[in-house]
Amino acid sequence: MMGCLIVDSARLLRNGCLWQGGDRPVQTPQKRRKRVASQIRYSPTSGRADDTMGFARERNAAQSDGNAVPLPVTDAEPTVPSKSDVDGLESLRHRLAGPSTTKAGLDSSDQERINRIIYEASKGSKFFENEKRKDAELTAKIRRVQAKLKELEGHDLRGEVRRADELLAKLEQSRDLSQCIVHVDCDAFYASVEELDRPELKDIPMGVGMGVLTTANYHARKFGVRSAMPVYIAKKLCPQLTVVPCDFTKYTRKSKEVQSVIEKYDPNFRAASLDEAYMNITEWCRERGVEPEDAVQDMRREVFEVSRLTVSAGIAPNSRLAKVCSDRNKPNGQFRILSTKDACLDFARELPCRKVSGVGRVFERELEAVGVKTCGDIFEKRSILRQVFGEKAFEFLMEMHLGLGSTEVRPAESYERKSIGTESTFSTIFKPDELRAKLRQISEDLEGDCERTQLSGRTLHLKIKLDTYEVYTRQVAMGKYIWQADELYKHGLPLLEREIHQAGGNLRLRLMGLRLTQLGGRGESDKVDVNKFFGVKRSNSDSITATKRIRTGESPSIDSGDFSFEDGVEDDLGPPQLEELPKEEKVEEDKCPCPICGLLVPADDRKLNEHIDLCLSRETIKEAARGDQEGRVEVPNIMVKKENVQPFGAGKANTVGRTAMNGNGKGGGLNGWLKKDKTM
DNA sequence: GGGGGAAGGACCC
DNA sequence: TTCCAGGGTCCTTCCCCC
Repeated sequence: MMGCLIVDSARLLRNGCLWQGGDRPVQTPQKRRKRVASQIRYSPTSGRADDTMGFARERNAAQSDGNAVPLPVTDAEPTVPSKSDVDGLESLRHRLAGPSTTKAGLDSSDQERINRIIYEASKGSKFFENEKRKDAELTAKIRRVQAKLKELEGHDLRGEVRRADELLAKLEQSRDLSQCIVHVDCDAFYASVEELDRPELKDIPMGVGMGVLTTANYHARKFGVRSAMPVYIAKKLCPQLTVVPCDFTKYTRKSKEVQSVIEKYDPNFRAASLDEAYMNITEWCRERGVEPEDAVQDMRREVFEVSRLTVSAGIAPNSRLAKVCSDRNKPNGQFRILSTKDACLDFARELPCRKVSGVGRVFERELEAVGVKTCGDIFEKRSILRQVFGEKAFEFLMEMHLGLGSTEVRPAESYERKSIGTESTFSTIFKPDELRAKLRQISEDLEGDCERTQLSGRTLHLKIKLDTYEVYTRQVAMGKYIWQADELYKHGLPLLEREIHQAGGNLRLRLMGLRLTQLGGRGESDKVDVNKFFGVKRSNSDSITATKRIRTGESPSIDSGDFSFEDGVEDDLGPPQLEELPKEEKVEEDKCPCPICGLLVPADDRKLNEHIDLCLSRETIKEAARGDQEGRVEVPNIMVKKENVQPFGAGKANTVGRTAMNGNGKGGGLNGWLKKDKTM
């Protein structure tokens, strides 16, 4: 308990210091304080020793052996560990081990020993302290989950069971076993490409990356070396590790070779990233009368002949299962789940939840806390899952249990992109001038990216990471589309200045980033939100409905926001636009009331007439809009669909719970999108 | 009370 | 001796406003 208070109080103090002022308009610090307060409230009061006591002791130990040579891992155990000490330590070690401990090639390694080494190598660093803090927060969250579970035990849960069973029945109805989906995954892609150029690397442990590893070959993985691991830690695990820098030009070229083969089997394949793709081979197999296994075998052989790279593949009735399958016989193997309901259910029954794309370290722990380890366990616990994890996660879990997933594969280009941003990590800086210069540089970088993609955005997000690794984001809605560095800097600077001020001029950062959302094409650079123009409110689901329409080929409708005005129409939009313009751009001049809308407009004849024309056409469009909403008329020609239709989150429109993907793909894969061509 | 903006966070590669 | 990325997506929570 004390340990918990020490940790949380320290955080309160830190926040209190950083966000001194208290009455600042931004909500986060207050929210954070509130959250921290709730963590203290949720700290154990039952007399059970708190996990964080272990952390406190670790900190003391770290302080006392400050300059000492790192102990051999076997000496690192606490002398007389209590159960909670061990739990806390194990939890933190697990966290520090990183997110990809389930990666292929690691199963045979001694994960516990590796975790200890990583823990020792990290101990005492700011990164470590931050991870410790986050782990304590997660532990508190787990307690809340368990408390909720306990509370539910006293309730009549028959209604919940009925609801779950109804959903399961409905989902079962939707099961589509007619498609044959394949997930193709290149084996240790970057490392394999490097090995082609330098065959001597084939037989030694090798990783690719700078500072942090992007990937490692299978020799290195045996030592516990994995992607996203800092090089210095990887070298502790494997001192003989050879590290080579990334060469994305080379990887992109190689990726295209692999794609050229995949495209033959499915012209509509979807590149999830440089090294992954989803394909639907139903037609290919039907037309040629071949079995999916044979088709995939042929495809993999062809890929090797063309690129000299090996790929693994998963074959299943849907993307989610196919993704899991491709990991089964890695490297250079394939695995199929037959297209029957029983095969899917049997496979899911024994499948650890963590193997499903979308279930990460955190959700894994939360599920374990309620007794769910495999997808089969989900059924048993269906009475409490909705209450504990919420509606979205509940639905996701039900799908997982049934082994369901998306059966549609479409090219990445057919999805709409939601944001564009850039960020960079650097040695800690704190001088305001240097911080501003960094913002300027990032603005230039983002302008470059916007230039390449021909995108602009209406909301700007500033991301900062303190030297303590705490991350904050601040955003501003600009009311117009911007992309140029000057504009990005102009709108980003006040956000940064506010943080500098709040930190008392000592804002110590190790990362800064800018991101644009509410995207539009360049033609929309000075346009306003058409919904605001009409006073139509945008709903949270707009982006999803817009995307769905793109998928289904429906026309855009006026209430979805997936259209914009053509040039000229929005030049004088009246009050809604004026409200959105920066103050300095608002023009004060002689005005008179518009006879149509009654609003004040410039008293100049030409401008007044233009405004009246616009008002009249606005009324016409409103009529059309109302008709469209009632499904009676077509969308008027004045609306044009956005041209920059790009991938959106690789199928994440169906995501549920914690970004749980539908097995459709990766979160990233941006390289391909930016270049406007398919990558895998 | 619901909608929507802001912020945080989980997750993917 | 050194001391943990950057490109994304989506969901939840909190809070303000209508």
